[in-house]
Amino acid sequence: MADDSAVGEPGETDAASERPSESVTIYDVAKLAGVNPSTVSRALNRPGRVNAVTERRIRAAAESLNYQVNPMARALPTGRTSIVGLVVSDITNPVFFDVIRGAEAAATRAGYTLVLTESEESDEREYERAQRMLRMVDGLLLATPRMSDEQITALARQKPVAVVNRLIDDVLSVVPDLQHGIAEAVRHLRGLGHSRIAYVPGPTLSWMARRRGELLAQRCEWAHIDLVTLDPVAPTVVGGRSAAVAVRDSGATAVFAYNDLIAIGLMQELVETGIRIPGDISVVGFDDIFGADFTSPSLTTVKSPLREGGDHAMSALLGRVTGGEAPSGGFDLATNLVVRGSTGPAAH
Amino acid sequence: MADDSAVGEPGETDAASERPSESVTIYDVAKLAGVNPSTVSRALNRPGRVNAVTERRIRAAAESLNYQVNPMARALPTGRTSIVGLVVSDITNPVFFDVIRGAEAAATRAGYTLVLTESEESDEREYERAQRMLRMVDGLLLATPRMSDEQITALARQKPVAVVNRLIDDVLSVVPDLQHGIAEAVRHLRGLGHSRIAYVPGPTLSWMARRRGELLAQRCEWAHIDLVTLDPVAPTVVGGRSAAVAVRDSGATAVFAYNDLIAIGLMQELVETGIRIPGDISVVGFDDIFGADFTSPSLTTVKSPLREGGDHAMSALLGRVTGGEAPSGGFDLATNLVVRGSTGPAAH
DNA sequence: CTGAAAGCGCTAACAA
DNA sequence: TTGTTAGCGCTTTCAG
Repeated sequence: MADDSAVGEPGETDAASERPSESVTIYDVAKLAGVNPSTVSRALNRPGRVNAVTERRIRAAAESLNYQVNPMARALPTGRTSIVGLVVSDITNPVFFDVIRGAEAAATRAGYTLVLTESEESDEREYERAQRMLRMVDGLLLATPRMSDEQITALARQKPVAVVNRLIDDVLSVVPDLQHGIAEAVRHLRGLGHSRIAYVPGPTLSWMARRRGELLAQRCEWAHIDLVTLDPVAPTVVGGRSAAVAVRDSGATAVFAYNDLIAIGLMQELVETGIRIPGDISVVGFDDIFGADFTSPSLTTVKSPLREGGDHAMSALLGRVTGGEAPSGGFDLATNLVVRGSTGPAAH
Repeated sequence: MADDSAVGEPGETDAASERPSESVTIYDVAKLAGVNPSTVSRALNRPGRVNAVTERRIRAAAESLNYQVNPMARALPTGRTSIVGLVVSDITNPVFFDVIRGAEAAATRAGYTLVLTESEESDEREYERAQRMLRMVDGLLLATPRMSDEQITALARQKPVAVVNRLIDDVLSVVPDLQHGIAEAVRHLRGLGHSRIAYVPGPTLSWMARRRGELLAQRCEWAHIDLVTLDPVAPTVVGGRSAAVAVRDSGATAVFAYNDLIAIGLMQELVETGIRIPGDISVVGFDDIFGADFTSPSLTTVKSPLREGGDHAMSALLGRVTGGEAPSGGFDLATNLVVRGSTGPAAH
């Protein structure tokens, strides 16, 4: 009690070393049930292709022995592992939380096990780890990958591959439809009287960053709004803070940030500089990450259904893995504006 | 461009169906290098146990063929898969993200692949999924498990198992040392003049929740502080909101919440009711989750080094898996108080 | 130092 | 319907 120490040391009766249930195999089950191992395999995998009573006998035997298949042994002859891989570029980034959740849910639902790896924002590492993973999975899901299109296509030649948040030719890609959310956001700001808006872009090599910038520019032009694109910053809270002066000096009454992290950093810095939000400047983010409503004022943002994205992408991938049938397109991945406290009438 | 649709349908030249690199095996490498497959295996696994020049030849052959081991085939004879499992009780809870990060990092560092599953807060599902996973992993890490001690011990009898955030006899357990952080927090509040403090507990069946409550009670008694324990709530933002009235009516000038989520919800509700933080009531959380500094005022909290916890637990587990040597205890998992804006001098 | 051969647990023809 | 028989790709004795 006094020493709430960090590591509880197992005692003498170390459980991990006895390991009694030395994995029971179909041979054990077969012997107990008085049949051939192959019959056990059949009975357990293809119910119906075996006599009902022997099947029952086999199941009982398996039950009593607490038999569980060895996935590795099964994978060898079949070539299928029931494992799917998920590669995220930066596990630190909260947008991936939702993707992971969705993907995990879809995988488990389909009886698949999820293996996870991260590339720490390095395209080389990403390719290498994806390639390594490929050996043991039936399919691979890439979330906002940093790799080149060529690398991804190379992977897709070996095993079924799907991608979330990026569009790649000839590869199953699930991307949110940004149009709707952006249109809503621009309309929202125009309705509040904003006619000059700044944009803080994210990393220029990111497909999503470019896409958001383009669509935003298009939409603003369409709405006769003056869009001032500032210098790109890192897609983080500190990146956002670093953009504060540029935003202030831009003469804009509202600002779009590439993502919520930037938006939050921006708000923090702006507020600390004595600028009122939304009184002086309105702020809009992208993603609607966990915590976007913790800020004060809470953040108005273009929400991407990341969880659904991960779920749908995984489902589509597994559909292709198992059935081979083309996934049914047209998922409901529309973005929409979540209006909170960080936007208000244009100053002046 | 007009239709930024959700699913990009691969074209006719469907990459996934050709799959040309029909997995090269050690036989291919052996043939190319003019040696026996077993020699290839030796050369690649135990450098030095083979003639230097043949080894080079073999490596060259493997390289040119782009050979990669088949982890499943290797797992069969060896019984070792180079996969470790991680079970989290609720992937929705942000505290787990740090654990996942740390565990993933440690696993990759050790050349292991991480498989992830979640139990959605159900102890049955948790045990069942852990058991399923057990077949394919070399070790299992349980993060804040919901299972019974008996179930966990049962798992630990089959394969090496480690646990984070819970202490279980005879099982490798990594828990933060709460003493320090709690002592700091209580001292901090007493220094600010608080003599009556409320506590909003989390789920009573959670080991960690009970532990925090106990330690807090102890420490407050020691410091001659009046601790009012309120009714437990769900460990979520809405749970926190629901505790606001009880907190207000408790007559306390400061409140501890079981975790940050509760603390954040509490603050939101309190502020909306016109109570000033920390002017009227100071708030302290536990964990220091992502976003704890987004609130305003930002949250003072007892930080648990979750990421390190995941990392260390995984390292210890893998140490046991590979070396079998007992992990070196005494990790630096001390908690500490992070003072932010939600605490201030006692009112009145 | 290297080759030969057996086998890990399971599946999938092919027979019976 | 069930048993027989080959492997899947790799490791690992055991000889040579």
